[in-house]
Amino acid sequence: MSEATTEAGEATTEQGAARRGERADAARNRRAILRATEELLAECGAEHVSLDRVAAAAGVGKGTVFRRFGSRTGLFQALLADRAARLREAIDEEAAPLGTDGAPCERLLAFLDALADIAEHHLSLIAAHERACGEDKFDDPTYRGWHAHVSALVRELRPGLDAEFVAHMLLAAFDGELVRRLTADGDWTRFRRSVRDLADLLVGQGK
Amino acid sequence: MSEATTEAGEATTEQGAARRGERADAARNRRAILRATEELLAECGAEHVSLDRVAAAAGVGKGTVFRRFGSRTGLFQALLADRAARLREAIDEEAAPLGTDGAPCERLLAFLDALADIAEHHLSLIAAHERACGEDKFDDPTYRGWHAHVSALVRELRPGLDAEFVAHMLLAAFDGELVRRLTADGDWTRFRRSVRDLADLLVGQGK
DNA sequence: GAGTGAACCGGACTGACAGTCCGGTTGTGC
DNA sequence: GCACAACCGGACTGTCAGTCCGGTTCACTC
Repeated sequence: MSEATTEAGEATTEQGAARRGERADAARNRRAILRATEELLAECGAEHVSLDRVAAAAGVGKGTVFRRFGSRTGLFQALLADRAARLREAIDEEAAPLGTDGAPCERLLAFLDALADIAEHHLSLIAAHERACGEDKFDDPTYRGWHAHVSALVRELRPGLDAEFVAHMLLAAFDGELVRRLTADGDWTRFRRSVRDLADLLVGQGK
Repeated sequence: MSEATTEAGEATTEQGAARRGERADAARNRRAILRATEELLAECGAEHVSLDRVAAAAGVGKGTVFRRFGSRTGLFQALLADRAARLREAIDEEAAPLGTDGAPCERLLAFLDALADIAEHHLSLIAAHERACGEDKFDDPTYRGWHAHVSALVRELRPGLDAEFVAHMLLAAFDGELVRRLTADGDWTRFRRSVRDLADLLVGQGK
């Protein structure tokens, strides 16, 4: 949406703004690769994006992609981290409803709704990220951050529950392929309501 | 466990017992392939099982594997269907707690516990199946069967909920990689309790 | 128990892809 | 303007899913 969303690699301090000592050509290529990846994800399905194609679309060699991101997994992790950067900042700041000033329940619902936003705009990325990470999905920094956040809120709201497990379940609602099916008809309202109802049942005032 | 569990391909009417017109050598190879797949899954991780290795371990050519099962996906689908056959039968019969004689809530909890049994004994298979199916996971006959069953029970127990969504969430607890992490310490009791608590919150007497 | 044809076998082959490597190039600090 | 470290890119490798077809084996008949 905003320029930070389309201008790959510019949204976060860590990912975007010129890194210490990074050469100009390196920074330029990094941005080109992220942008090309996103475009290919939007055009083709998440699974038809090979690194050869990414490199070609970005106008760089394959070696460059690997030097920048280490692996296919690393590329999608970096891209997801970039797209999730604003959310990351929002939950660390104070401003309600996402930030530390909000009430736990309000924060949780706002966070899940923000995830739905990300899913709505970057569904292919989420799907590609899951596939690329494979068994390491739960080790991905972005996922871990989300899980830690949700766990903490659940723990606060319902001390009796297995907060870590419940947090995984809430995040499971955003499985890329599942979301794609649930919203295949374009009805994101229903999905958002289902997620909110789920959260209500799990940590709401019930009991 | 039982002979039907170790003797791959013998557990179900559809998968095992000599199919109409199937030649003896074909049946023998089918069994050998399923058994070899399971052994490799147990030995190596779910992701180091290539079809070349399966074919070699089964003592057949690669072409045979593909003629039997169509694709990598088909192989793991067939193996999972085979391992889930007893559960499938149990929920279609009458005997409580799984069958139609049981109360809905009792049936649901028993079903989830039975899934935990399968997960405990065939975790690598579940993980391999998920990866192999990829975006088609939700189209897999076994998953669809489980989902239909859970959906129906949820609909009966809590008409107000989005039963299909809730059913997906309950089944999400059995994601292979997630289960592997949650039970990495060998404590399956905790996992089972968490799943039961989850079900209680979602469809229990609350409200 | 020999003959016959259809079903089946298996391994060589293809195409695609992730990841590596190194000779050549470019940017940056002095 | 110079020197060298950092960076570039495309050719190369190894692996894997899936295909293909000449040769073999089974089941059925007489």
